[in-house]
Amino acid sequence: MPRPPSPHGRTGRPRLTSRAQILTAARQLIDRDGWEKLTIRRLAAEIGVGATTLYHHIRDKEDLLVLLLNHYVEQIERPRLPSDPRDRIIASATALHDALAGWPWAAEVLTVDGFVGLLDESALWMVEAIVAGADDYGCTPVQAVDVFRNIWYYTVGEILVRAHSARRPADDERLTFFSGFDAAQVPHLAAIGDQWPALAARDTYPQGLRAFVDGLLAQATSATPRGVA
Amino acid sequence: MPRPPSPHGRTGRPRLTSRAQILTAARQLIDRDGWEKLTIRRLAAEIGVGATTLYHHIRDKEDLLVLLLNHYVEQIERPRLPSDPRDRIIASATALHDALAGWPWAAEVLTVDGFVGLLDESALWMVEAIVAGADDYGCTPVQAVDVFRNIWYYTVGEILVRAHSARRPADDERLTFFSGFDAAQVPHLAAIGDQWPALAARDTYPQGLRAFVDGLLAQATSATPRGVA
DNA sequence: GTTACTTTCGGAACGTGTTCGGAAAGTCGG
DNA sequence: CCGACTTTCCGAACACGTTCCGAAAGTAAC
Repeated sequence: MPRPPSPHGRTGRPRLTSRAQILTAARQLIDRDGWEKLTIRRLAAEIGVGATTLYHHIRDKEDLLVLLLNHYVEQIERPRLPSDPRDRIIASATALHDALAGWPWAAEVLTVDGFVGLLDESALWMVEAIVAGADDYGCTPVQAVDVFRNIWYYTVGEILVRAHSARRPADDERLTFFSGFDAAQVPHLAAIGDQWPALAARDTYPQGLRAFVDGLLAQATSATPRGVA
Repeated sequence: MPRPPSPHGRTGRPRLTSRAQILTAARQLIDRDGWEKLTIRRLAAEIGVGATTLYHHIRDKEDLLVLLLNHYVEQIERPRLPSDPRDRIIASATALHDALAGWPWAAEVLTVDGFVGLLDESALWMVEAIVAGADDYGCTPVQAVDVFRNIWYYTVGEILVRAHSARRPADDERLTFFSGFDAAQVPHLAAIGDQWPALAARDTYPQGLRAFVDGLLAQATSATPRGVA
């Protein structure tokens, strides 16, 4: 049976390590040696503590990376949101996308963690920017959340795919799709010919985002507004 | 200086292991024990060979997974493509999406590998299905490839995010965005209230895909057709 | 002081992907 | 037959994330 709560102060061995300390040390380590060097053992050594000690303060490395990413996203300067709801969606999505795409190891975190925790406190402003326009477009808040979610899927996919293509160049045998392949196998692609390299390098996110937002808003507006699907 | 090419047959120690053998053994291992049990050492032991031997036939584990995924995607029964170009895009994208989403470790492969190699031979039919409709919509093949690429980004993101959310349930401290959070912090979300669980479980891919396709095609058609941006 | 309890810490160990260096086993030219 | 060369194989080792279990160090009750 558990002992009654202690009257004053904590019991047990005094802690030498705090979660905040771990996070700041991790940020230092990343800034100094690069995020590839961020390893549990190295981080523990940096703090001057055993490696297994860290596991009493974080669940695992994925947890650590998510905490770091949250801190990073919180520091993004929030974009000045235009008055037009459509532009507001585009502005907020672009801000988040550019921040993540510009941070090399953000893709790694997204790869490892996917979605959990990323937006727990840090990027709610993007959701808010989208949901706030629900009235202006005559759709329900629920539909607006779906709009956000779809845009988030697209953004994550774009960042991950592009980051990986850059990190792992195609070798001789196995060609990356966008860096070159046997176009003759696909009849309609023969016309493109040698434009593949230029195609691969192009940044299609802004255009794709606009198209997606337009399509989503048109759908949300037309399909039984105010009705719950 | 290299020796002149051998007149007949290969020189060197005869190989006991082939890439095809590795792949079939890997498939057996996955089918029998689950994909979590697919490890380099275990796979080598299954073949009856040293672990490091595999590295003379595959680049690394990521390479192995991509080869396996390619084989799997090749086996997908290709959807009957409708005559309408828009429906054709949707049908092909849905077929690929459902196949990947239904295979538990496809998400893992996508997570590890992102994009490289996935479509080198296996899913070109999806690209073809999209590019083939370029004429019908009055856009260039290059624009059609962009359409494909954006849809691919969206599909990958959706699969990865959803797969991860399912695999890593939120703990007490850190709530997944779609499983519940303090809606009071976002004024416009207060109206949603307790609908979050239902929101999280909903499958938004089909709707999002249609919206995206419509938006992309509208954009490709309107903006200076036949002109290279 | 002694005992009970609670919390924090960390060394040892496991399984992982991967690299390195050398051994094994063939063919080829003398 | 014999050395040179080439290709394949593999044991040893490394760094990694993570788990187990016991030691350390404090407070609380007696």
